[in-house]
Order: sequence, then C-alpha cells, then structure tokens
Amino acid sequence: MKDTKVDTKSKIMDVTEAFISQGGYGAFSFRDIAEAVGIKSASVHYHFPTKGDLVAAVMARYTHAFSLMLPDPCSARVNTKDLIHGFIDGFKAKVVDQMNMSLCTMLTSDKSSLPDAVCQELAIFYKLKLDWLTQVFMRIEQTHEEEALTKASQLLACLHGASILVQGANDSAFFDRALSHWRTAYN
Amino acid sequence: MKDTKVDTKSKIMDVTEAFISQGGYGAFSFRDIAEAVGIKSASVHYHFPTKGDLVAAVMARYTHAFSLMLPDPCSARVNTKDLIHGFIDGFKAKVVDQMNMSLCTMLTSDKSSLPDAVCQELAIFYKLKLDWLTQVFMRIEQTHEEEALTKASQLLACLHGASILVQGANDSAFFDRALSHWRTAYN
DNA sequence: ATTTATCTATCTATCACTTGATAGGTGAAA
DNA sequence: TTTCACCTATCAAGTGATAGATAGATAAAT
Repeated sequence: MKDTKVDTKSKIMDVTEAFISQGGYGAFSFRDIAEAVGIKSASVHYHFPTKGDLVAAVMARYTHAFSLMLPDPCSARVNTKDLIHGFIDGFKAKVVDQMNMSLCTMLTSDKSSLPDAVCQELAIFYKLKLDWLTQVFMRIEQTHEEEALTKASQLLACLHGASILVQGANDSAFFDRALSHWRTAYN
Repeated sequence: MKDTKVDTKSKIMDVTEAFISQGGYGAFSFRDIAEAVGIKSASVHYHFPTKGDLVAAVMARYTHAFSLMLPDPCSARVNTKDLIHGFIDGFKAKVVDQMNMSLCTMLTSDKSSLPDAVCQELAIFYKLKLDWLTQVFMRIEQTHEEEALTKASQLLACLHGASILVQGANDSAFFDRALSHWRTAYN
C-alpha cells in the first residue's frame, strides 16, 4: 500500500484505460503497457495476473469514478435540466475533446472476445447509466418507469451512436448535430 | 472467371463478413477463414494478398449491395415515411434478428488498427448513408440541407447507438426503445 | 493432333514476429 | 527473514505473409 506500489498499479490502469479508449481490448499488449509505464511486461502480470483481470479492474474503477460524478437525480437542489446537460457534456468531453470513444463503447464492440469478468463489469456500467437516466426522466417528465426507461435508452443510444459517427465520419461536428435535439428539448 | 474460382472468392468474402460482424477486424485470422471455407490459409492469400485487401473488398461489396437496396429518395412513387421505416427495419434485421452489429459499427470501433484501404471504404459507406438520409429529410420536412443533415445524423446515431445498447445490455428490446421516437414521429 | 508453354487455384512448409503467461532470481524494505 | 516489487529469460500458441511445388485447364506453336 506504499507510494511506489500503488502508483505503479494506478499508472498501469491509467495507461490501459487510454489504450482501450483508443483501440479496444485487442489493440494493446502487456508489452505496450509495460513500455508506457516504464517497467517490464512480467511486472504488469505481477499486479494483474491476466489481461481479463486488468481490464475488469480498469472498468470497475471507471464505473466507480463515474458514479461519483453523477449527482443524486432526486436532489431538490439540482435543476433537472442541468442533469441532462451535464451528462451529455461529460460524454462530449471524452468523444470530442479527447477524440476517442468511451471505454464502454469500445469494449462493447469487442464483447465477443471479452473474458467474463469484463463483460460483467460492462453490464454493471450500463445498468448504472440507464438507471440514473431513468430516474432523471421520471423526475423531469413525471412519467412512469417504462416511459422514462424508453427516454433513457434513446438518449444513451444517441450518445453512443454519436461517438461512432464522430469516429466514422472523422468529424467532431457530428456530435453536436446528433445531440442537438436533446440539447434544445431541455432548455 | 469460371465457376469454382468465383465461388471460392465469394465464399471467402461471405465468411469474412460474418466474422467481422461478430468480432471486428482483429477477431479472425486467415486460418479461421480458410477453415470455414474449407481451404488452406495460403489460398486465401492467393485471392486477397493482405488482410487489408480482403476486408476492404468485403466492405466495398457491402456498400454496393447496400446502395442497391436504397430506393431513390426523390421518387414520387415512394411514400417518404416508408423510406425512413424501411431504413430502420433494415438496420433492425442485422442488429436484432442476427444479434450482431453492422459491419460499419464494428469496423469503426477498430478504426485505429485498420489499414488505410479499409478506412476509405468505411468513409464511403458513411457518406452513402448520410447523403441518402439527408435527401429523404429534405423531402419530408421541406428543409434546407443543413437541417436535414442534422436530422440524418440524429437518426444514424440512434441506429448505431441502439446496436451498441442491444449488445451491451444483452437485450434486444433496447432497439425498439431507442428507436420508438423515430417510429412514431413518421407515422 | 501433338507438343509446349502459360495460367489458375490450390497445396505444404516455413518465416519472423507478437501474444499472454510462467518460472525463478534480485535487492530492498519491514 | 519474509514479503514486496520488480527483473531476466523463456514458453507455447497464434499471427500475417511468403516461397515453392503440383495438378489441371487453357492456349499457342509445331
């Protein structure tokens, strides 16, 4: 639990997260990570025995950090429309400013070659986002859960799809185009 | 140009297309393809010298077949709303019925490790879809190109995002949820 | 009509390289 | 002295790709 140890472990996870965002599960190796961190590949295995362990840990940390950023959707002090805008802007920061996809968009595409542990972490992340958005829409529109889930699915699909479009068309303007409806609808 | 020759080449492309839909560019090897077709991996190289050549050819064939399926967006005999519904249904067939992602959703995620030739084919495919949708929306809503492009981007993002959601949440019900707005808006 | 040459589609065998993973050693800290 | 965090060295498996051989079809020359 000392400085160097924890630092190395965190560095490994940081570097891995960046690699996944850029190319997905198959686009990096233990040697890539080791080189970026400044250690040898065997040392990466010391901290994370298998690639699945490593990526699952990164995904879990990502989910946890994400959950800490999400405001309580029921808090009376928060403007409901700001919740939506904040969610969209958070996504935009990843997709447009850093010009890479979100961890979960990437990993979902690689799902067929993912170890079980990673799939489970992925599912947890999706549930977190969908549940949060559903609660927000229940509050905003005073609707029942089914209808709010539909709204949540629509927005989430738009966001992930925008991420794909930006990459595929190689033009970040597509993000705002794809999200313009959601931005104006809650203003 | 004889029977057997063309057949083998087509089989290779068919098999490759299926592999890409399931796992993307990195999720199959020449040996996988060879085994599925019933030949040896060297024979695959005979028809397609490199992996990039092979995938670019598959993508080009896919784009061509797709373009043949798209009705003329300006034809007076076609109901404009049917154009939208047809487009959505075509996507749904891939994503829900076959439970895998569209070629271009997959390849876009792998873009960072794609040969240039494949990237170019990808770009052509995106342009085809966006242009077609833009023309349809210009006709439906009597708007200018900029606004129609925005609509096209929104729908395309929804479709690609729905594909991601279905896979990530492992629940095909998310497709209809994500698209419900577009289905009712043009009815 | 027969021989010769070329082309086609496949094969076997192998290349250099990368991959995730393991065994076992080293020095420092507790 | 045991644990920790790293190392060197290596493994077996898989990768894309190439070289060279072979059988059969086609075409040209004699």
